[in-house]
Amino acid sequence: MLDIKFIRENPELVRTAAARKNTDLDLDGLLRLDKERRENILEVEKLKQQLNTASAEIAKRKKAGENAAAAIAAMKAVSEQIGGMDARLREIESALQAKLLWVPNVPDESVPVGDESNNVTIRTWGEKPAFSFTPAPHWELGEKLGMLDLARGAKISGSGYFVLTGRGARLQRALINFMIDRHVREGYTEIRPPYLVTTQTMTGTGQLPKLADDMYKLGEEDMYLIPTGEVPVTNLHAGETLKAEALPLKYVSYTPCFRREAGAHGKDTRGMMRVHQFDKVELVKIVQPESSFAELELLTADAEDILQALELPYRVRMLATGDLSFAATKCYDLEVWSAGVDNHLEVSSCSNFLDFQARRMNTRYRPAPKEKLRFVHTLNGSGLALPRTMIALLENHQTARGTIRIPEKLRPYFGGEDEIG
RNA sequence: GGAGAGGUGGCCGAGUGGCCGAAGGCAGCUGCCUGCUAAGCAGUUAACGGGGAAACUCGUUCCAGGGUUCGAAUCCCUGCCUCUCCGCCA
Repeated sequence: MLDIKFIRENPELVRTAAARKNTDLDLDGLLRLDKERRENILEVEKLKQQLNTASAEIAKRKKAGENAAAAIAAMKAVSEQIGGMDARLREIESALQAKLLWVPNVPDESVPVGDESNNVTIRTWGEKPAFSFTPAPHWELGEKLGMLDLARGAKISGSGYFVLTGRGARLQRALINFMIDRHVREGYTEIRPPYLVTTQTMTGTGQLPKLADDMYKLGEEDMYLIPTGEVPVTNLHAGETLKAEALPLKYVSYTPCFRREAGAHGKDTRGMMRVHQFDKVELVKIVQPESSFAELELLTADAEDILQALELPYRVRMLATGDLSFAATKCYDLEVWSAGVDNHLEVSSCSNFLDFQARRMNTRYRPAPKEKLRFVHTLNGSGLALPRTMIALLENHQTARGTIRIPEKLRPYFGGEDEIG
């Protein structure tokens, strides 16, 4: 959420930002409500002051045993008037709040303007593997090696679900442990959050109200299945005032993620590339405002470390404004190369949200004693998404014999084995 | 699911209709004092919103939302959460 004062003072900036994010925005309606709100406050507070003064007077007279009937009668009318005006003000405020929740964050100046064709490759790492044969896609490798069962996933849950079996299931477990251990070594605290969260929590990080169609909502309760660990982990500190010396907070969590992927039909649907449920190791940072952009670089590097350790070539892309998510001001995508599907796959999005989420969650800190409270800045990034990491691992590390080579650094997590065959 | 207790400022904790934004204590901050691993004394310390260049000023806030009243932390209703006991349960 943006500060209403900021919007009031920079309407064109906000308008341009929304347009560049391809977001419809009724900015004029919002500003009108803001104006109306302040006018109403001015009016009703005048009356409240009158009422308060009179009430004190009534109390004094009653104590002195004097008659206060006239004043009470007069105040009854004022009180009623205030009641009506307060009701009106509440309506305005909730309408304003509703609109504010739909205003996207402003892209940082360093972000290229345009759609996804304007995304910029910042750097690349590793060499695409060379093969003396045509590399197979993961769905063939996985099925042949008894690691992946797509047919049964579809049977029990429908399209967009898969089953990992045997060494496939074990490999994923190994990867989760591997990732978490590495991040913990970098100073992240491991978190196991709930996977079902409230509407308020979903609103805190910005998934609601805008992305409601992309999420699974429970029928009986007012709860949602998390689309990413970002939601419960960032919201850990919703409504809190943090100590400055506690910052930055760095968390790593493993969670399943649930996505309806509404409107994504027909795109990357083969195998495990785009599914309704997948596992993810997520990094979250809560930091002081001055350091958030530097922390973004560090966070991205921490995610990259996983790909490097797994010997998977990738590129880092800075997203253009049109590709940037609703809440982000700047975002790097990590795209791993995968030989079988002959494509880059997004395995991580590392984003800085500035105080956009903090404002929604109401998470603040006091920079120093006596100083005013400020909103923290929040960041997150995958470290990494499991299915696509597994895809790249299977496809890039496949051998002519049809086996999969386990990268050296992962072997301790896979019983010391160096190959799946 | 059943029974009970409770939710007050950074923390503890008083407060059952009228200068209560809220006693007292702790913690913090500012002085003074003392020269010693600390104590004493005095003062001070909430958030949010409106107006104002500012000084400042006004309003709101005692879990949340309604209600009663001229006036509610205090009374009534609903909800949420926490704790204890019982039941159920991986």
